[in-house]
Amino acid sequence: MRDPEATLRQHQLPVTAQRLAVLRAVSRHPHATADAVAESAREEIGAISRQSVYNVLNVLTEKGIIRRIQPADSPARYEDRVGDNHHHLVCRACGQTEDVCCAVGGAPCLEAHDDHGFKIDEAEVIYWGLCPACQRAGAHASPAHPLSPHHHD
Amino acid sequence: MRDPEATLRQHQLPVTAQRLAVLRAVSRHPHATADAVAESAREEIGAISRQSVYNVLNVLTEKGIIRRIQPADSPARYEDRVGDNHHHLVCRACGQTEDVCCAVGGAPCLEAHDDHGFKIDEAEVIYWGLCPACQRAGAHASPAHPLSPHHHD
DNA sequence: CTCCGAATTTTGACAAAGTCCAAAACTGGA
DNA sequence: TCCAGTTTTGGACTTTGTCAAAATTCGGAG
Repeated sequence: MRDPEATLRQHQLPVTAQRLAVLRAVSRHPHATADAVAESAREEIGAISRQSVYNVLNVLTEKGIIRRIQPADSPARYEDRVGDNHHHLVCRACGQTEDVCCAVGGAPCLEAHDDHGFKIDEAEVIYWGLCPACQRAGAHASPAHPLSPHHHD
Repeated sequence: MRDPEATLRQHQLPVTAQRLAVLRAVSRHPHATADAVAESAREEIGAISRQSVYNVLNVLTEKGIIRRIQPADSPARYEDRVGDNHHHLVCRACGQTEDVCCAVGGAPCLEAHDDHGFKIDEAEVIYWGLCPACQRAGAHASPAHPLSPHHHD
């Protein structure tokens, strides 16, 4: 993120130490959880309440300054990168999260065959698997994540 | 589900009233939450503990007899229909959930452009929008779901 | 520079969804 | 029918997040 302070002003948000710290924390640690953001913010400004972290993350999300993702079996994660419709790759074993561009194009799967009359505004894609480290560690694709809807081992 | 009892036996699971009731509840109410399953099961057998509902849902999920889906801002939901790699359509306002076939084909987005070295075993797709009822009710695509990563209004 | 009202932060209680654990009850093979 | 092993139960506990009221801070006006 270029200039956190300017970004806040652009969105009519009063600039506070807490908001700057949280915004920078998200910027420094993409896909961090609220807890991780809190830790990182504390390193920067000494102290910030848990509630404030949530308050800030919520406003920033509402304003579209950051984006919240909520993969199964994980607390919400936040990221800096907004407005480019990218998706995510999540490790079933350790939760490591990576960004991936749209697989097919601009807004790939954004059209379901039968929309059941819904007015669709987003197609969210999450790829599940094992990150390189967990593959080497011999993790199997289940312990951390008991789903695995349709794997054909 | 054809024969719940046989299904349990096929998977070496002792047949109990609780397991049958839970399995049938999921069968009758696709996309039900654990709570809803518990209610439905109680109607059938009078009583079942909360823990048992979770126990049963967990074994059934592990065995692949049912599938668990965990959309953002919703407790986990369970469904009968497994092994066909279908996706979901969720109403941001009321949470109503519908099944949708793979948008592009067999396993559509199952290949990310850059897999970051991950061993991918599933591509999960969730379409977010407003169901017909909530559209008529004038719901806007935000109250229930403060995310909306990349809409261009 | 100081003051004030509105917005933000803090503190602490609370809520939802699940899990952990030990005790009691049950399943199903011998 | 009996027994060992599995399930079920009840209750405490954890995690992630929200609510509400009081204290503090921001930032424009004077």
